[in-house]
Amino acid sequence: MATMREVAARAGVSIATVSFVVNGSRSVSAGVHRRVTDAMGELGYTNNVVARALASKRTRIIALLFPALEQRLGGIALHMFMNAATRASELGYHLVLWPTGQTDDDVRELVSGRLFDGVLVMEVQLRDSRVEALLELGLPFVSMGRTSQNDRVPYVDMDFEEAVEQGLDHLQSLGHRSIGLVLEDFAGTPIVGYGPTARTEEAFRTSIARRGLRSAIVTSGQSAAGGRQAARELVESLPDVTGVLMLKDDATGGLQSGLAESGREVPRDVSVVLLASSTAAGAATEPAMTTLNAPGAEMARLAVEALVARLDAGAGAAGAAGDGTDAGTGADAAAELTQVLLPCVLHVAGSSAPAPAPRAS
Amino acid sequence: MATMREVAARAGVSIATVSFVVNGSRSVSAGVHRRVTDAMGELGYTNNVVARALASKRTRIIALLFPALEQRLGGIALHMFMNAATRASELGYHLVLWPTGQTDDDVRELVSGRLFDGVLVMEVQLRDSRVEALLELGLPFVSMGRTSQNDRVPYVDMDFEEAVEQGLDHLQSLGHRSIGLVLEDFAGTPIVGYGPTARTEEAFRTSIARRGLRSAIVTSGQSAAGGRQAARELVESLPDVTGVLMLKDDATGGLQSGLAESGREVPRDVSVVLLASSTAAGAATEPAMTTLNAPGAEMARLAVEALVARLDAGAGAAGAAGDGTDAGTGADAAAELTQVLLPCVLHVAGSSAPAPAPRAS
DNA sequence: ATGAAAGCGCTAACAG
DNA sequence: CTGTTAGCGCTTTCAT
Repeated sequence: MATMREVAARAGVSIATVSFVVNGSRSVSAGVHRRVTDAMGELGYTNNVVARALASKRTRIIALLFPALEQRLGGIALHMFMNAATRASELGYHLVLWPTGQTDDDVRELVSGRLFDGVLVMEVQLRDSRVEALLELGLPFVSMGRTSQNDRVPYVDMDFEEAVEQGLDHLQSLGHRSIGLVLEDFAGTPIVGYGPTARTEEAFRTSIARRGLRSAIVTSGQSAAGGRQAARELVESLPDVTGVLMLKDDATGGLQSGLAESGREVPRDVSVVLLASSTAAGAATEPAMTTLNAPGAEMARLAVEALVARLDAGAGAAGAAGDGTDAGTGADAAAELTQVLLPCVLHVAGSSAPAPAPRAS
Repeated sequence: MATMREVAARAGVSIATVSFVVNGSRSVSAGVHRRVTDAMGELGYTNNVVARALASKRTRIIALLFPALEQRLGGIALHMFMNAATRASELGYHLVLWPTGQTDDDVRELVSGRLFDGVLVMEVQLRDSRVEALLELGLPFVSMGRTSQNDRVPYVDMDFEEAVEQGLDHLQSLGHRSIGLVLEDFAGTPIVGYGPTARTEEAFRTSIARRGLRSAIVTSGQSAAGGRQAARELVESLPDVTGVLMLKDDATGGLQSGLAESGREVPRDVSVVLLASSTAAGAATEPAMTTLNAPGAEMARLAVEALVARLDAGAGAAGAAGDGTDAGTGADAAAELTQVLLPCVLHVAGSSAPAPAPRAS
């Protein structure tokens, strides 16, 4: 592993010059540039990331915080992981997967190693101590999902209100006037205020009232068994139900068979739309279900972009967490705060692939 | 952010002493130890990971290589990500998610930054250029899954032969004598020799012959539609089929309805066992299916442990990739080669949670 | 048991 | 446009 010093010697230039051509940080005459490049090639030189990080105080590593609880994470989390890693890689960054509990200790521990230039948080709750800690510590971060208090928090999230509108529009356009909402049942879990559920429920109530439709809201437990139970409850509380919006896509098989118990066939008698799901999940049942696809991949990519933009911008200015007085108050107030809500994409069962999600700004 | 120098000053000792107490690398008298600890507490000192990495030539960062192709990755990949990250974190390491194409360029690029002490590879193919490159580069790594040529490759994989035995045992114990195998259809993908499929198919053929059973093998495309088509083909080529082993768990709904088309109900007329799947996937259909749960989480944890063990062992000895003569030949031949096959755990539909997987050694 | 000092490989002023 | 030089914060012999 050749060092810069060796390259410099071989090219007959100073080590600084080599650094400049490696980083493009300053212009170098064609001849010298050529000699340096050649020397690097002959020696098989590659930049030592660690040394660079130490000297420049930027590691080009970002962390993705995920809840170590794990059980609730599904296919869209996987997409987020992969897309965040891929986008980061494209932008010249590394993505570290960092498990967090519900305490903010993990966050403090994480920041203290000074290994990360910035952080991405996922599965944020309406009240999230990780976000609070990050804010307090002044470490640059972007939230995927959002708390209920988002004045100064950069976030990328799904637009649940819009998704509910789309779902109800679709159902109403099919002629349905009596619509059920199936939410996840958090009984027995430590989860209190889960943003997606809370926002969806509120949007649903509001929109149903505005539209003058009949409705019922039920919750569903895990898997098919949970879905069947939910179907029973739904049919009981709203006997003339013909449309369903469902926010839990691992219970679809059960929903179908639960509805079938009372003679209701999907989609003949009841239309179902899976909220914040995926075409694949919709296609898992027979017949396939219509879905509003969660923009998980886009969220991840956008979040990485927003974070990296902020980091690369801050490169010229003062480094973030100053050890003192006014970290995070006025200094970076000028930096624009990314706050994006991404829409779901409707995929009607049986039709071909959905159009790509538009990029919000 | 206090530095070691500041701590040393405050404790009235040398910087070296501070380093010793921080790393426990040498014994320090109780009094001094105390003073240093206090100083660290008062200053809120935390070790700078980057500086440590530069000086010690060990970053304590490992990379997890995953195929950027992404589409085929499912729930078990998610478990691998999370568990690898969690175990790494427990062992004091960081886990970077690194997307790779099918070329080995990515691997060479990755090694050259000297950011990683070691590497984990997942979704390895029977012939995998990433593994070859890693071997050649001499970077410590552990493979999750295995190529067809594994003399010197440390790996952790699922025991497909054993899984097929378990599945057939189960089916046979239920009285079935005519059994179908459903594999993934790779037509239209660049995948040639996919280990899981190839190993399962071979084990199936062998075992079926030994047991003297009737059988048929079909492939299934994506989702419910693919599963239904597979069911049709299966029924056609093996009309008296009463048992099915299935290696593709996103097509289960379709398999059921496909079988139903010809009047065969699951589980009344046909028993289905999902291979290398999960209880959750089995519970997605109504009624639930029996599964042989893939040990994805255990694989990830074991792989991390094996890799870290190797790294921590090599700490005393010579650093891996020497720049010269005999890197990787005799030097570390003494280090034991981890090669583990983990069994699936049978979860019979309707029963309670499966027993935890035993740890192979 | 503790300290002094020489780097690890690179970046980024500051000179020239 | 190019070179000099002083660190970045820590680990690690080698003395003491």
